[in-house]
Amino acid sequence: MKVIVVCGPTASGKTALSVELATKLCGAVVSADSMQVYKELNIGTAKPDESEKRGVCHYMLDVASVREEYSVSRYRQEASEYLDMLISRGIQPIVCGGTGLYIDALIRGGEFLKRDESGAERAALEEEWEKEGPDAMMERLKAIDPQSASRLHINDKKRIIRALEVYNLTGETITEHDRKSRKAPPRYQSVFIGVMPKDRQVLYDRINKRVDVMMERGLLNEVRELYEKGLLINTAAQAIGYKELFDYLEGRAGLEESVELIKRKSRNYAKRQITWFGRDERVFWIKYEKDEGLDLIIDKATKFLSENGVIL
RNA sequence: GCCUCUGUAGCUCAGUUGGUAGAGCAGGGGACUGAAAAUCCCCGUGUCAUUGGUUCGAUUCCGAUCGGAGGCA
Repeated sequence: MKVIVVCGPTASGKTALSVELATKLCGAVVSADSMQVYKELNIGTAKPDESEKRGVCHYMLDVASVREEYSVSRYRQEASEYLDMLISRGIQPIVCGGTGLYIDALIRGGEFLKRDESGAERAALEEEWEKEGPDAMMERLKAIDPQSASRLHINDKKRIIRALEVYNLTGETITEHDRKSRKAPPRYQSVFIGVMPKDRQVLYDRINKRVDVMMERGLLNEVRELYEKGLLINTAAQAIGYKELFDYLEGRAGLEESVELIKRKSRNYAKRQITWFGRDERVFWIKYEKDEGLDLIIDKATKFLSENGVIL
């Protein structure tokens, strides 16, 4: 059974399309969203509510607390289990989400490296980075893995540290690991459908409008509650719509200003998603007109699916 | 009505002791393999408000006009 993947930038209509397809195919949705995994994050992540789900089973929503560290590795582990379960029962899985890295981790092959659960190695490297500076760290990387050293920019602290971390932990360079990983066959047979408006401005208008709707639905209260409990830490603290309103709650920014910032950050994010999915040759794109209805989009999607071995 | 300040990239503003200009943000493009809604890289020609004058040469100096802000009556 082929897994259907619905991807695209934020606010492009992925949720509506995946629910519609799930209904048609008697399937279930597996979310691939790095922020909707947190049960305390709802309005700001545009997590589908019961009415939007329309009775379709959704997995990988609300699987973690904002208090926890969550990351790709856990996602891959947990989402795989649901995917396997659905496939074994003959239920059509529809992976739906905008986090490209999570989708790739789930679908693409290759072994994941053993995790340094303590995070001690990374912490040590970060400390060394502070003490010795970027150039020294880059020199070290050059000595063990010249390829990734030349590939990475001197300011790309995260990836330089990650490359050193992988080598220190496993004795294998990240270049070597990636090379092997890329050769591995995919873990699931899949078809990719990307959705987004043809006109960039239409997408941006949708994003802006959606942020206004989030505010009307009480995003500020949701954020205030988390703020008062002092909960937003770790990965969840990076969520757009939350960190900006923290600035407002702490008096560093006006409300209107913060809302505008949420819109801007969301637009920037959408553009990065377009770049990510845009280079993915697996994606069949449905780029719709401003006034194009969901019906037409679904028609295009089902036509593509029937032509590509997904039984309808 | 008078006085002062101000008008430069979509926005906020630098700057040119007179030789036609540059940052941040926006915007565009790209990267991304266990932090990813994160992180990182690349991309800046615009009647320097309009119009006269001085000058070899004005966005820069002077005048007028038209916007904008503040002050005095």
